[in-house]
Amino acid sequence: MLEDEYQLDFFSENGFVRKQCSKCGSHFWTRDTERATCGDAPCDPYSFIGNPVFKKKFDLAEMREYYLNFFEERSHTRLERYPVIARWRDDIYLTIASIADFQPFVTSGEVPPPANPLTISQPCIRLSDLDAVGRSGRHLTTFEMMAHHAFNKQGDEIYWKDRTMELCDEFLNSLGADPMAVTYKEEPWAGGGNAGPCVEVLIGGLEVGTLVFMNMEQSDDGDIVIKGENYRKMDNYIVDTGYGLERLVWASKGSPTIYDAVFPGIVNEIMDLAGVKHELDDSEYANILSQNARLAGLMDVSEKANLFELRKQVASSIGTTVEKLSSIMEPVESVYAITDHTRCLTFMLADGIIPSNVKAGYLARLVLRRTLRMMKDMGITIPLFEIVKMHVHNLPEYPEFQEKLEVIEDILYHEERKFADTLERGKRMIQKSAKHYKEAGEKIPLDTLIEMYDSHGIPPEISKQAASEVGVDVDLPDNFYSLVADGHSKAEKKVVKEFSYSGRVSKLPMTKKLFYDEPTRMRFEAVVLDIFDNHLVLDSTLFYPEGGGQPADHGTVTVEDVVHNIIDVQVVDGVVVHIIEELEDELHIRKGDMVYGHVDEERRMSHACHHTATHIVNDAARKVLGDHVWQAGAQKFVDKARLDISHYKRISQEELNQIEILANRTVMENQRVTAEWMDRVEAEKKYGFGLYQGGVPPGSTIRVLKVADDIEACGGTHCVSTGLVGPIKMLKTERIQDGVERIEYAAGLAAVKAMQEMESYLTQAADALRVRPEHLPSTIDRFFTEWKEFKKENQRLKDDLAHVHVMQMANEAVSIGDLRLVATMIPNADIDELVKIAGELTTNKNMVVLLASDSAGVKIVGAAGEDALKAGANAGQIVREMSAVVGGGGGGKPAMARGGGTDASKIDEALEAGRSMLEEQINK
RNA sequence: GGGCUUGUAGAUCAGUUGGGAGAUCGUCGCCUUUGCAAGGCGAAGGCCCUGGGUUCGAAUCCCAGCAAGUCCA
Repeated sequence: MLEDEYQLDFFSENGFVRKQCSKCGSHFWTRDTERATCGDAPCDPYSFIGNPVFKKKFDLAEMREYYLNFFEERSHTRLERYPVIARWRDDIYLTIASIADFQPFVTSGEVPPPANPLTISQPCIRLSDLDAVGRSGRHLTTFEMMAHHAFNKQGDEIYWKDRTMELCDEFLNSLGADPMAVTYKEEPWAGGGNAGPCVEVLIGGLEVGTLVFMNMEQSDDGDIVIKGENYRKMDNYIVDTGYGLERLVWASKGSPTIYDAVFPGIVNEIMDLAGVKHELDDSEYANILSQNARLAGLMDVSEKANLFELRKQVASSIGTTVEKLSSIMEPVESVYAITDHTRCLTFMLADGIIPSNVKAGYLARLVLRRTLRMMKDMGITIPLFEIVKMHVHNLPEYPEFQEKLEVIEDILYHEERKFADTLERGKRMIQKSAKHYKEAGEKIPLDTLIEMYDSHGIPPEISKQAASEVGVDVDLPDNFYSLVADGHSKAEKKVVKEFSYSGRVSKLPMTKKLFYDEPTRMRFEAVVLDIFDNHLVLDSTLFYPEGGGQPADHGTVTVEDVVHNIIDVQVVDGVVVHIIEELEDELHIRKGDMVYGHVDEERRMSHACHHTATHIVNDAARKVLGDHVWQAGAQKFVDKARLDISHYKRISQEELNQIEILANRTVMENQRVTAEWMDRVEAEKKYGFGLYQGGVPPGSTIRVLKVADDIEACGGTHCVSTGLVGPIKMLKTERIQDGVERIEYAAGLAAVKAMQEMESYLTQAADALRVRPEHLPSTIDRFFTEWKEFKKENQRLKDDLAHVHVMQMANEAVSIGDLRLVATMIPNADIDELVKIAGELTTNKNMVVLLASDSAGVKIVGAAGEDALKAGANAGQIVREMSAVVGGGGGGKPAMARGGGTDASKIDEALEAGRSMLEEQINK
């Protein structure tokens, strides 16, 4: 398919031959003319275990430094790592590869790379093979992808395939690898909208690197088909390499598993805590692990069936039973997984991911709860944080982790408690329903288990265990999780709002935005470049188009004394489009006309106040709550603004007060607000990714805005100094997701109005109670207490009253057959009173009571004593009949029923109807 | 972004088709025993999350909101 792409001078000049693998049919390049297989699993098993492929053992820090230094010496610029949470992207949550750092703007050519060529060791997180971690011996959730990248453009090439291969080969040779043992396998690559030829670097059966030559992009009219998608060649072409740091370390040590190579100290500590003997010096034990890893390298062990197959093969190769092997392997695998997962959490939390039930936070919680479950199974009782702390101490190359320890501890403490609560709750729920099914002599149905997991987060294993404690059996199918997934309908509709005039607009020059340079000017002149429907494009404008959470300016444009209202302003590819209230037919605007624009100043200033206030509040929140606070969204209005921030618990009133005070202090310091257009790469270097709190702007230059200590990329309009913001009043906080808090506040005049409004609530409330506002809390408390007391008193009085009525009415009863009937109206009695009277009267077993009252229409209560019921009396039916007479409805049980209606004049008629119905009933 | 679940006494929860607000634990009082644990009897403790709607009548049904839990992308 891409065969020609691999015909490189490098191969021919260095004695490589192209061969086809006798097992998988892939093509590969080797120096070894005898070689028949490609060198990749499963065609070649691991041969490096117990037999390191390099001349020296490396640990993580050593190998990382060796690699980066190697490429630095070969004219690459070393880059600092990017966070594991991909803040600069909105299409992925986690950084999954080194190239992800440079997508989309650098790879597309829109933004120049920070250095070229460059080298980096990028921590990456991939959760796709979660089940295999610990079991396969090679899977990790977190790994560092070491890379060298070169970004080439037509006519400006840094280097391409030959040099890349050369560097790779030289690198491996410098480590002392046997050149004859290295193979380069051809493999087309596609991902993230790009594609290109790719070479896998294999040694000892292990893939240690992938060299991608990205030169295509996805395009419907492209003529190259890869994996079913169409691609076309790009103008720019990129060297995208990835070397697995952990795998290189593993290959250098030849230990049984990658875990023993990467973090042996922590593995051992956790083995001790779990009471697992982990003696790699014991050759028999080491052999089991080695065999396991070797064979696991050949299959996907995340499938249960495959795992069993693996156990079978390993067991037979070392001469033991599957059960015996499983009992040895399972605890070890759990410890490996715990060690790996906690390292993953260390990176996630230190880089600012807040566990949540949505987005990246959910992924953190997923890993966290998985880990806690395994720790519980293994009887490891120390707090999760203790293990994370081990990782932090083990990774001195990441000094930034040290600073985050305190917050991480707090987050983990909260999460552990939360999970414990969930499990506790779940256990009660499952046991309750287990008891129910036990009585019915049934098993707990699958639906219940699915609901337990899907709605309440109780893993089926825990449900099963909890149920068995009550003595109820549970059938747990292997494909449980896919059954859960089936329950989720996959109806997903995405409505992409596309600007319908983008074709027409794209032909126009970018609009000069005057509002940046002259934020206080509101009047301007401009020339009409285009007008269609009610859309107006000018050569320059003072109108701010909607963006960055700031709504569009409103105002007017005047042409030859005719005034038109501007009701919306949007920006499309740098062209500002003004939307006019009237339609084109009625407009007297032509291309080339000179127009006078006037921006609604009050609206603009209010937006500016709220925008600047947002930066101030964001900064204050970070100072009060901690560095983990990150903007998750913001919106400004005329009368208020809101800011969403990541935070792992609710913001308390005291914290909110503190934020308010800090924010207003910043206002009073009256600091200048400055904006500066900066080279994107330079700005990132200087200020870090904190710049992108409000979102990632496109383009190679970005507008860096400084408001006091807050520095962000921002395209909004602002007050020129913090003092002009005026007062900032916090209005409320809201939890919009687990881990995301919304703060609402008003600034400037809007804040004054908000305070006046709140004050009016206070005075109104105080007036109503005839007290001074400061006495409101105690007065309300008193009123509420009294109200409760009166309610109870009222209840008691009704009881007494009912009792009095009962004494009288029992005597008034008339005999109907063997029964006695009381049928009467009690003026003004409410339904509760009637019920009480009726209830008490029917303690006489042969009594039937029919009561009516004229309070709020008509209320009717009927009741029958025990013997009356036996005789056939049915209060429910009688009351239904009676209620119909008074124009309403009613019903209840034979012994007690209620009803009512609207027509009080027919009460006597209803009572008579009830009486005759009773007679009918007992005569049957 | 989508789905599901839940808000009732201090705590944990019941509450059948809409028709007398309940249990257990805890609290308080008395009794028994008095070393404690407990046991017996009794009592207090409810804006049934909030606001609308349907109905003669809503803890229960509908809508909206607030709060919480959870799964998935």
